Amino acid sequence: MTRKLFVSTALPYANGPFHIGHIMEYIQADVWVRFQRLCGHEVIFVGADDAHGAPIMLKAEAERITPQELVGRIAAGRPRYLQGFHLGYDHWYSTDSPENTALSQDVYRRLKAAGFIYSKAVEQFFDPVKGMFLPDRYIKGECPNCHSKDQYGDACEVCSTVYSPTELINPYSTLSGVAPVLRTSDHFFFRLSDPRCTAFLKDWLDTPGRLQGQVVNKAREWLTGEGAQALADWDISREAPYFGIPIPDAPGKYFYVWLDAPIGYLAALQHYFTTGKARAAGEPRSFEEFLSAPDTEQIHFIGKDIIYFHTLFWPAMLHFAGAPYRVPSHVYVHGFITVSGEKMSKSRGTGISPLRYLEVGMNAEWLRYYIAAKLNARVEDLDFNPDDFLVRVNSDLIGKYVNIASRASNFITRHFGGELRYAPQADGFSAEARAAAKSVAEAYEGREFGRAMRDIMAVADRINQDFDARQPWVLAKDPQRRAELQQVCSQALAGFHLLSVLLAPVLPQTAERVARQLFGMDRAFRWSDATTRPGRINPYQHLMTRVDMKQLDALFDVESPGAAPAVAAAPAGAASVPATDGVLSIDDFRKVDLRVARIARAEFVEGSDKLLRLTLDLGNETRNVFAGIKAAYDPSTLTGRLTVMVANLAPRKMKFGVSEGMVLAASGGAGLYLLSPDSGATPGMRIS
RNA sequence: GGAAAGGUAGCUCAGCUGGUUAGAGCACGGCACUCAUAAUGCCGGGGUCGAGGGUUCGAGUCCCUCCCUUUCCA
Repeated sequence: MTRKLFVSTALPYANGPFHIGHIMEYIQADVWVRFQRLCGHEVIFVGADDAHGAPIMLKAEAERITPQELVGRIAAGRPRYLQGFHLGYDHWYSTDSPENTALSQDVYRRLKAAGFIYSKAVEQFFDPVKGMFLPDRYIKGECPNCHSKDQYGDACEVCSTVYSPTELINPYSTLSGVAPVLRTSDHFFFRLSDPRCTAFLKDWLDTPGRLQGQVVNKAREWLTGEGAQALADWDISREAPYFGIPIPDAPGKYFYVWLDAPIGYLAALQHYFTTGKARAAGEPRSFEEFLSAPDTEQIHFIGKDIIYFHTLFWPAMLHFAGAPYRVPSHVYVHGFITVSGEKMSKSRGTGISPLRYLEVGMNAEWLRYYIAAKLNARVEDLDFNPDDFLVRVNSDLIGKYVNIASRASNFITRHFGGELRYAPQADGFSAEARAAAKSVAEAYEGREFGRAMRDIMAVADRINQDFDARQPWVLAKDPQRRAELQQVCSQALAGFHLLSVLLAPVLPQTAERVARQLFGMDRAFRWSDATTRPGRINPYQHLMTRVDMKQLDALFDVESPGAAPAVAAAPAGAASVPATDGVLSIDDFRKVDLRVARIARAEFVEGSDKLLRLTLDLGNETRNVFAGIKAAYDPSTLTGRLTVMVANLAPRKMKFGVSEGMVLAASGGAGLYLLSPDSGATPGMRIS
């Protein structure tokens, strides 16, 4: 029976480029999706940018662009990553779209009609200067418990007490710096605590096989909490100004971003249908027909941080909105990725930049394999460890897998013109292949990718062992034993054929090259190819290179003695002056004309692996500056932001053009950071 | 503070409902081989299964306490 699958990954917030955590999730989902497709199942795999909310609105404002421009810029950077890591989405969309607006408002109206929405006055902090209500994260003050200064409005980072912003001592708005005032407004709530709702959710959670056990435990804990821990109704509205979807019949009120974000899954699906892509892919039904069909499976891959939304709000919203909406069939949760045991942090600049991974020339399939090898179906964190990565990829993929083709194919090409022939009694192969394909398929299906990779490598070990035991290099010297030589090598290549099919979900590009180039097929592999034996091969072309330690060094920006420091590529090389050498008079310092500059444009420089070309707006003039910051910044994220430049630096002719100044950045072992002035500064301002 | 998940060889991980001397890959040591874009095979050293109690004929596997790591508390 052909399964009909609608699969999504969590929507990334559109205020920045993907980080390694996003990519890990997409790889997990993509491997699973590819496996399903290999088996002949029909999958619609979607993603989308989560575009709404206060942080994006404020970030856009700070950059003096509209939120739509900001979101558009981020969206423009997405395909590079998606293609680069072989992520086979059918469609990537945005929550800031007409479909999402219509769907969100429709869901809301249905919930309201069913009696699940009510309004209530809520008193909240309001910034009188900015003229807006403040989300908790934009209020800081002294912790009421331990009296640490400058703590956020939701919890103290020092003593980890949880409180509400109104409990802060001497609160202030991080946007304007002024003390916020309390103001009342009407908010809309979704009755999550309604007995109909909790009864439904209990039932939903208890459906066997729907969720991982760990996830059910967690969700049930929330659902059945008592007293202060009891499930509360959900505040789904926000006051203008807010970048979001207007609530019908409620002027000045918008849906909280978490209401319309998951609906973005459906918006992406709908847009896939309305643009005709679904029909082109062989799906004749309408969006509503597909979604509401009883045999459609709706599956969401998410991280453990958003279990709450996806196991409580989301199914409740869908269930009580009614058909064509339907509750998710499964929500598959993964843990986080750490790097060398350290938690990834965007603010501290740790972690791995996926873009940099591609830029230093690392093979996306290495990462796919490494992540697959360490993933299981449980909610557990996994660690990216550079040394482990190197040996794991090199020994498994190159030493074991690719090497089989390399060592066996030459004999076949040289002595037998590419023709494969098997020993008559070697029928054990298909039984063994069937067994391997079955156990690996079960592992893929159950998202036990680590087990799948172990099983596959065990097969590779066995093939190498057999090959060794038969000593084909000895056979090759004896003209009497040519038939035996051919059989031994054919057997090994049949094994390689099997391995390639089994690895195809993880190594789509290599597997396709194996199918077409080596085995001369006119299509990519299908899962059923696992149990067939190839009849001939073309001359072997090398399939994959080893990981080079130098690439990993480059990925982590390790400074090697021969390499110039990252900022040295900035013109004039001023950064190399030792910081503590000598004392500067104030007059000396005044000679440096530092200015606030707005990055009007940022682009890659053809032929340079370090530089970005920046067009800087100084208010009354623009400058062309080459900056050695490509390693740390994606140009698309720079446009519009403010930074600091040396305006009176002598122009310098460089290979790619003349640089008229330099931008300032902090650098060290942990990365490179462009300076920014505090908000309020304008291009051209003198810094002294 | 409340709660959840995890802590098994140097590294990364397997060990299902408790049952023979606790496993794999990589790394390390030795041997073999040379077909392979230096890749393979064989042998070996290495773990008081976070700590301490308990249940049991028997516990890495169940119970209790503690320590450490990560996360959640909307």
